[in-house]
Amino acid sequence: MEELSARQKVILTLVTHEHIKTAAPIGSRSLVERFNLKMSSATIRNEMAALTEKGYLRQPHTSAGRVPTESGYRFFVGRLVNETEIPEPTKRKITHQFFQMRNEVEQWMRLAASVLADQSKAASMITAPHLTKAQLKHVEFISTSGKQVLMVLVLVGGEIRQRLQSLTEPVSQQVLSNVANHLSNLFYGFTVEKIATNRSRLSSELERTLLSWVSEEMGQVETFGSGELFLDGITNVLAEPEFNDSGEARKALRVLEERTLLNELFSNTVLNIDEGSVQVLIGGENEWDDLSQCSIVLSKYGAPGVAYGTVGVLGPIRMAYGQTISAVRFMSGLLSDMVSQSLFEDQIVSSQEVES
Amino acid sequence: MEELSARQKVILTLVTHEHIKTAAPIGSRSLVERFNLKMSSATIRNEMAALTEKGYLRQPHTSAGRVPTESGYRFFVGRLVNETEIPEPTKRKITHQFFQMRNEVEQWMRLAASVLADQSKAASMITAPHLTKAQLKHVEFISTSGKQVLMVLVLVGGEIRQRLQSLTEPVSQQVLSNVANHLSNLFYGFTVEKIATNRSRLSSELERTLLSWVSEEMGQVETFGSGELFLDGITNVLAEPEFNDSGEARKALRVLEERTLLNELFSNTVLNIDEGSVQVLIGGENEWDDLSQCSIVLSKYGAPGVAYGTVGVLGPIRMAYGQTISAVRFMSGLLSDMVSQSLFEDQIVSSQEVES
DNA sequence: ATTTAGCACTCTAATGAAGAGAGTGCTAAG
DNA sequence: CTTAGCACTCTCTTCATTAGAGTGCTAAAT
Repeated sequence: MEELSARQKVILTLVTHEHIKTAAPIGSRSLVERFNLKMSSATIRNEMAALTEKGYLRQPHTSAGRVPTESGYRFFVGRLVNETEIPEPTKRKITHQFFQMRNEVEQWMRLAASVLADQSKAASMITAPHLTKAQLKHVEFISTSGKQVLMVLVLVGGEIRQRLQSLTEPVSQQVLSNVANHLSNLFYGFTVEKIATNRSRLSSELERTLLSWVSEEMGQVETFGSGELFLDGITNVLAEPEFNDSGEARKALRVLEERTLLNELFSNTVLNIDEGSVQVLIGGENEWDDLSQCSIVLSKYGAPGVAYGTVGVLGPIRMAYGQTISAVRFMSGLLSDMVSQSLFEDQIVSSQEVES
Repeated sequence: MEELSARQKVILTLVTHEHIKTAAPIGSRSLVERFNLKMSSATIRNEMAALTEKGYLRQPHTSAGRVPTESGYRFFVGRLVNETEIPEPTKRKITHQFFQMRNEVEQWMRLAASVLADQSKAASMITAPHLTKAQLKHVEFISTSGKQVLMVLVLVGGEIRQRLQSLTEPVSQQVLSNVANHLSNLFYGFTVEKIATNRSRLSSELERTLLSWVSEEMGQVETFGSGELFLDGITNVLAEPEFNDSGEARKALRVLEERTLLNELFSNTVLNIDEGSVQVLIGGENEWDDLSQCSIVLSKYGAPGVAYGTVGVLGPIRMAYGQTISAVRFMSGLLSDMVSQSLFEDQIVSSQEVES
């Protein structure tokens, strides 16, 4: 893209800002009036023509006002620096709510999705935190009846996974508990790979079978983004005028219903960004035609090197980027804190255990 | 409502049928033409006037065709007997799919929601199976670290509940396991009430504390409909012409986002109906204004006296009731089979256990 | 060399009139 | 009872007109 003069930058920003607010094309005259600019509308007109020429603005039809192109939005978002931050009291209130329901990961997710939808006035999408490298903390086998065995896997970081499976022979609870203890002690803190290289330490066939269940389940955990998905605020999107025609709305919402697509999105893009940073996909920048009328704001949260999740917002291209980005950033940070803290608490408890 | 002549019944049925198909008001002339009736349009007009008088039809405006009222739909649905049944091969295919993923309750739910949305062309809502009277089967306490203890509760019927809680003092895994075994043996098959009356059998303070966790968790299970909710086909609803205006669509979908409302719906209505039977709420018959433009088809599934879940469809009043009702009935039956079978398998295993 | 005023021109959205189409209700005849 | 016929009523579409907003260009002003 070509260079822009300082004044052109201002105008582009104002047009984008105003269009986001009004959803209508912005004309030179109305721009001057609404912002009490000291230039005349003719000057604006000339600059707008230049901006249109350079690809930052476009006209829906000859002799209508101007509307930002994707490049225009991209520029706008690039210049956006922490404007429209969520007010401090609100932040504190939200943080407080979260800390009140410590230990209930599912609750966090629902609350986070709800808050985010509310702050951004768009649809929020959050995946539960997910271990990057699953590490075994504890395993338990419970005979629910006969050959059916429930495996409960506790991973470092607090994630709990369970699975019901059948043995070929009935085995008593006593034996199962012994095996569970043995495996828990032997492989405490191990990743799948480490378990694989050390499996020779096992003697009995039963132990090997049960260990293979453990490995299998831990292997599944590694797939990024397969964590549970929490959505909220879908109706916010329907409220936007660009989705008044329900055809467009359907296309966008179908993507939210197809979890596989979202998982793809998350793994494709989120893996590459740092925690704390926020990625913005504007209109056609994402890979699906159905979402060409939408923008996506994404971030990754979690504790470094251990557990990660995704937090994102989906809305119309004409989205309140300022608010949304800071909401996503805030929520990402908050969830990271929650995850870290829950790890930290584990450690505290462990050290107390040693003391006593 | 007043009596209807045989011919009036036919006409009302035809009008409703046709309106569901075309979404437009139906006039006397077009009705005669489309069905090659041997009466003249004037006759139909007279009958229609009578039906309008009696409250089964109404005119959107003077000199437009007729449209069914809620009473009209209700009559139509009442006369509907197993029309538009799902074809046998399709049924078999779906059943097959289900049996391929035995033991993965969450998968069932997703598949069921997906199939139901597809068959009914509307939004499907399904809750996971849920114990009516929670009965303890097995409990396990796992020390995740220090004072934090993970309780895993296995209930009769296969439902598994877990909860993380803290003790005031650290307790070794050995002791926890002993308590778990003791409680499991002592209260096997007991309901919450039965546990409460027999708690005097416990001697130690620790056992009482842990038992109170069990009771508390089992108590929560009793709340009907608190099971996980699975939705699908939301976009189907948006495709209907009555939701072209996204205002109506928003109102309806907001209800789907507010899980609390749905839970209320489920517990209010579903508790009273038999398994296998299907309940139809037409338009304003449900209790929310936001859903006055919608109809709901509901059923309960599960194994008698043990585990229940809800399966339902939400669509416009002008819904394909025939298809939807049979789809809901089929799915309800299928899920009941799945639940029963999973119980049955338990029993088989138990008896084998005894034999061997 | 910019900036601005002025003006002709363009396109949309709103308004209103006119006519077609579908349907009704009523009356009188079959 | 049923039906043919007819006048009447609404809606929906089409078309023309108009008001409003905005543009682009040229020429004057700074």
